[in-house]
Amino acid sequence: MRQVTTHNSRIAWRRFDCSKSPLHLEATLRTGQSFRWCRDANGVWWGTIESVGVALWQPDGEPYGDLYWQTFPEPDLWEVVEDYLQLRTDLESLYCRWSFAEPRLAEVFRAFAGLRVLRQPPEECLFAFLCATTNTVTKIERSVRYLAERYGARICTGLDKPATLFAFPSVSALSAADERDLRAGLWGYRAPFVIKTAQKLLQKPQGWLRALRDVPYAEAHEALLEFPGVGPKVADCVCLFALDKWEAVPVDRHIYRLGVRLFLPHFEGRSLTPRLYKAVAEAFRERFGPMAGWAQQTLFYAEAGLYRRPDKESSRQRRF
DNA sequence: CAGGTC
DNA sequence: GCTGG
Repeated sequence: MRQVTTHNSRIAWRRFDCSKSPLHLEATLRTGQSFRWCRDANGVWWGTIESVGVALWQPDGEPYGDLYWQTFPEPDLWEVVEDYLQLRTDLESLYCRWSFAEPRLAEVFRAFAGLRVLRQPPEECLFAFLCATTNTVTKIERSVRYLAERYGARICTGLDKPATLFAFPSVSALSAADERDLRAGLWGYRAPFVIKTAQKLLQKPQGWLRALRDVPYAEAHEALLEFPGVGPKVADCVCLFALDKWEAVPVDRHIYRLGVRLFLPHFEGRSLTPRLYKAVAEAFRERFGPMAGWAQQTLFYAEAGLYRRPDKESSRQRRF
């Protein structure tokens, strides 16, 4: 654990070696699973995990290189970082299994090695994906950021750079939010979903949502469907990104297109109905096993083309 | 046209 | 069918 100094801020960096199990930080934080991470001019990623502020930095973005990290205001909360990034999950054995099951995709898994599914705070994840329906990643990011800065508590970093970060708002703060205010904050028709879901969540016992981590996938998925604005797709996102349901496969239009093309060609051309949603998700689980959701996340990144800079050309050419 | 839901 | 790139 040596000290490293960046240009315009002094951070007492801690170091973690990713040579044995990779972490592709940019792909992980920019895959459309978490929406509030920002990269500054020095290449440092800033975000929050519950009430903890976090700085992450990967020199040259090398997935098998070193990860530098620190927490704020309380320093050295490694377990918070490790848990969130799921750094104990052995990806190499997964890539081996997936590539054996689906050789056509081996190259893709290798190309984005180190892309991890996060283990997010369940409440932030649920509310973020309430806003993800028929929306763009860029706009979701702005919307969730708006929620945090408007209704969330400040986290003091003690630095001049990001002097403060914002914790995601409490459920009670969201339940009392003004609908017109939310509509203006880019949430549009989703605004009442946020307020009603927050109010419904307040009726539950303390820690109810998080406790879904300890029940089977089907049960957790079913429980989430009772909230307004939550359908099968959003429920799968929360299951996968926050509730440890790694067999959950969110099927959006990108995953649907890829799944039909590769696994269910006889469905080519048909629209995404609940029945075909289930069929594609099952096809993923049959091939990739109990961690099918992780395979899905890499393929989503590739299929949705999130990795290429927002350049106008480079038409959608499929290499797989 | 965008990581769907009511 | 809410909104913006």
